[in-house]
Formats: sequence, C-alpha cells, structure tokens
Amino acid sequence: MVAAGSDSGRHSNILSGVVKLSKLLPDGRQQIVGLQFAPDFPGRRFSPENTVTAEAATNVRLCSFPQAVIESIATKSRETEHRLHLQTPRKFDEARKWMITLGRKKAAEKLASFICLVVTHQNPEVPPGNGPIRFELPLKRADNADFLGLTIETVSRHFTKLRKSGMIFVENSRQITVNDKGRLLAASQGIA
Amino acid sequence: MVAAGSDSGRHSNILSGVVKLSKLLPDGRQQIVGLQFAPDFPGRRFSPENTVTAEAATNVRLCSFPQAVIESIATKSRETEHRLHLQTPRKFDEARKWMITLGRKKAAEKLASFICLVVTHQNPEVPPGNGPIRFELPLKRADNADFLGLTIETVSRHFTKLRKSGMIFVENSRQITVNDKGRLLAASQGIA
DNA sequence: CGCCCCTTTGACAATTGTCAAGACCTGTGG
DNA sequence: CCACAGGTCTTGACAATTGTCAAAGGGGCG
Repeated sequence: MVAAGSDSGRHSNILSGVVKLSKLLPDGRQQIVGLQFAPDFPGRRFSPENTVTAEAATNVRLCSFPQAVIESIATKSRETEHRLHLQTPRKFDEARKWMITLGRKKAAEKLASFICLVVTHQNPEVPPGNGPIRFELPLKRADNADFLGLTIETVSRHFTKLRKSGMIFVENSRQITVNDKGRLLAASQGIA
Repeated sequence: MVAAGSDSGRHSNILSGVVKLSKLLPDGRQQIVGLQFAPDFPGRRFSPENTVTAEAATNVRLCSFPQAVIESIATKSRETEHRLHLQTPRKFDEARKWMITLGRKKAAEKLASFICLVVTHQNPEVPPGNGPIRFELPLKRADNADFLGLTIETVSRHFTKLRKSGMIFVENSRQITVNDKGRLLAASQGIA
C-alpha cells in the first residue's frame, strides 16, 4: 500500500492497481468518492480548490508527468482537449449513480452494488448469467465501509449473509466468486 | 409545480425557480442527485444514456432552444465550448461534496448541510457571522428527504430540533430564517 | 513462535424508518 | 363568510437497521 500526497502539479496514468479518492470531515469521518481503476487517467484539469485526497488502495504503478505537458498538448490539439473533457462527464455519471446507492440503499444492497461494480470493472465483457466469476476485491473492509457509507462491522456482517445465501463464495476475504451476476445485480436494487 | 419530461433534444436556461434531478430505484425509492438553481444552464452535452429525471421543484420559467444551436455555436467558437465544458466539472465537484453528506453524516448534519446549501445559493455574497438571513426553501419536505436520503418524518423531526435549538426560525415550513450561518455550518459538519 | 493487522462475531445502544393519527394551510364551492 | 377537500407537515409509539464496544479468530512476516 503506497501513500500518495496531493501531487497536483503532475498527471499520471494508472498502469495497474486501484486508487481511491476520498473526502474527510473535520472529525475524521471519511467517504470514498471515487475509485480509479487501471488504466484510468486520474487528476483533474479544472476546479483547483477541490479537496479530495488520492491514496493507493492496492499496489499501484504510475506513469506520471508534469501538468504543463498535458496543457500544452491540449492547447495545440483540439482533438486531445476534447478527449480529456470526455473523461469528466463519465466520472460525473458514475458519481451520480453512486449517490442513490449512498442515500437510498440498505447495507445489503450497497454491498451487492459494490461487488457488481468491481466485477464489471474487472470483467467488462462478461454478461449476467454467464456462470461463476472469480476475482479479487481491491479494497479491504475498512475502505469498503468508507466507500459505502457504513462501518467495518456492518460490511463484514453482510458479507457473511451474502455468503450464507449462496450468492458469493469467499476465500480470503479478498478472493471472491460471484455465482450469479444477475442475481447479485437484482439484489443490488432490492429486487428479491 | 410543472412536470417536465426528458426534453433531451433541447437546451434550456432556467430563468427562475429550481429544477430537481433525480434517480429512481425499481421499487420507487428516489434520490435527488442535483438541484439546478436559476440562472443555471441545465442539460448535458455528453453521456447520452444517463437516466436522470428532471422535474420542476418550484414554479420554473425556462428559456429553451434546440440542442443543435448550442452544438453549432460550440463548434464554431472554441471559447464557448470551453465555457460549456467548465460547467460539468463544477457540478461534478458539487456531486462529490454531496456524497460525503449522504454517506457519512447524521440526519441533523444532513439537514444543516442542505439549509446551508440553499442559503449560499440564494445569498451568495453574505459571509458567515453576518446576522440573520431570511429566505424561502425551494423544496417541500418530501423532496428534502429525497435529497438527503432520509424520510419525511426524520426531516420534519430534525427541523423541529433545529428550531428548538434556536439555530433557525420557521414561519411557514418554507419560510426560514437562519440566525447564525456560522453555527449552522459548524452543525453541518458535526462540530458541537 | 510471536506480533500485527485485518476480519468476524456477539451483545447492546443509538439512529432512523414505519405506521398511524391529527394539525395546518390553501383553494374551492356553497 | 364558512365549510370542506386535498395535500402537506408534525408528532407519537414502536420496529428495523445500523453503529459502538469488546473479544476472539486467522494469516502473513520477521
């Protein structure tokens, strides 16, 4: 686990690993507001005084270079500027989608939502109803809790419930197998 | 209160009033993911399949024109395109800021956060510690609840608590007076 | 082996949701 | 002017969910 400061003068590609972006309350409560999976392009070109903290959730390999390089390319190539700008709306949609998870879902649904999110990121092609999928959770329980707006204990309990209900297999508390992605997706929306 | 469909082929300026953007779960649970205050510029130029519903929260006056007009202006004027693109990151930051409210704050803090948000939008210039501010809440309790991820009853109860604690005055359940914006801001973060 | 961190589980407390009843406010029609 | 109807808001009693505190289990690494 690598700590990362606010290296805001530079830009980086994530070559491998997962970076978490979080916000803090004065008393220490924390909320993860976004995850950057490889090969995402983190960093923002605008809104300078946005207080998010970037931190590695797993081992991360970065390819980093100065902000100025991007700016100069963007200025010269309108096509590049366009592509950079398209990044933000996509993240924006993800954020709004997550808001309903944070505000309206129960703990069990939140957890299912998170697992679905990870599965989808790591197996983009596999459709629901395609047999078991085995993969590694990139976050430990504490980060899980911070992403879902819950406590470690609640997360852990609902992992156990999902396991006992047969929706998932748990090997290592990180190594998960989703038996039926369709069923999990339904559970993430409170259907049955 | 005017119902508004997904008029996605057009763009509109909000001349007055407030528009709420919400997301729905299959079983009817709802989360408001953003508010558009006059004179905001609603609508999105990208990410076509983003399922948010726009609905008027108050009486709203719009000035609307076809999407194509904007696109053509944006294509011709790089400056305009730039300005349009700057809109999204700002909303994005608001969304992320709201995520910590939804995920980590208690009901009382959520409510204080919401009132602060409205005060700030309607009196952009007034700094904290500048005497009482009187204004109208643009949302009814039900919308309030959908914005904060709570129930109507919880919202109502905490309104009462805020009133009894002297932080706010309530005339009409819509006409509010904030006695000390600084104190409310502190309450919105769980300080004291 | 022992230490440290992470995870799980239990008992209990606090917060929020649910259901239900009544108050309030506003516009309409007698 | 008053009564009524409809929606909105408040309040109470109780239930469900989640958080807090505490203890114990498991795995990796020196």
